Amino acid sequence: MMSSVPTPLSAYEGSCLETDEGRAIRDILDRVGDKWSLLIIGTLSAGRLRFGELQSHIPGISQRMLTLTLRQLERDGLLTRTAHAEVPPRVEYELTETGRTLIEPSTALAAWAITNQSLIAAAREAFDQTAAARAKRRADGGQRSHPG
Amino acid sequence: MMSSVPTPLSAYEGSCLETDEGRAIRDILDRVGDKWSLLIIGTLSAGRLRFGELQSHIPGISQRMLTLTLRQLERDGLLTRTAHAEVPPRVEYELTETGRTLIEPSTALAAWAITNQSLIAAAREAFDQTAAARAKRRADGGQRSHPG
DNA sequence: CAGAATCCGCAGGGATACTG
DNA sequence: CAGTATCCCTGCGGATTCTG
Repeated sequence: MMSSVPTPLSAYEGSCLETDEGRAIRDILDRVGDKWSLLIIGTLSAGRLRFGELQSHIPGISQRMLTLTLRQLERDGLLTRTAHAEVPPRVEYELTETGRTLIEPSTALAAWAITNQSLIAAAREAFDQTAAARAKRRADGGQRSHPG
Repeated sequence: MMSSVPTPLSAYEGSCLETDEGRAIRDILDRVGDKWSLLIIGTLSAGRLRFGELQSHIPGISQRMLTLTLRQLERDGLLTRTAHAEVPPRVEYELTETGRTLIEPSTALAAWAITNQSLIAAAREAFDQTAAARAKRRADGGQRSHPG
């Protein structure tokens, strides 16, 4: 038997998501866990890239969101923006030291995604099957003895 | 052909976010990168927990979002839901094998968040400082040659 | 206690047009 | 080419209420 609640895993230890550290996790996760940040980090892990190159490597992203997310990441000190005074203009983005430290954990997550995609897809199908079956049974037997 | 662009990191290798694998990453990231999933995974990494216990361990979360996210994770096969036929009702949630494999990568990300929170905070302040300065210079010198 | 259902505000983010 | 500005709409998610 265990005393009511077991202890959380190492990274959450002592925080239980309730202290400053807990809020820090939430804060960073909100930043890094948004729709595009990790994709940009992952793409930039290859090295310096231009704005257009980034856009073409991240299919779904719009000009607007690429710009906004890049600004955000630049503000957080995860990448640098270098505008060359040329015409046509050329702007290059590159991960900073801090940004590069994010490559490992984010890659781990990406690897997990690839590894488990089929497992998850299967689980979803199975869940939807039984969920639909349960719904049908409720609809049939729920409204009292004889449905027909 | 496009030898101008360096190759992405291992997990993205061959995918460039453009193939099925790329979409898989996006897909999983959308699921796992939402506001609460990783927090729930992290909390459940300690072991089986009841609905109420989960809620009290994840401060900001509402009943609604806890339920919704739990359903989502259950559907993805990352956790199991066990409803005990008692009164008052008792429902327990526990990570599955697949769910537990997500602990490591997500913990890594959380650890990164804690490690770099001060660095990021500092970067933000610095960025905002120079951004404000730049804006002021534009406002002052923008309409004429001598700022004063 | 665990949750389903409803209402609703608001921010994320797409499409488009314009600029330097 | 690399943005910026604007419009607009979807859906995330909080607060509240009702059920088993």
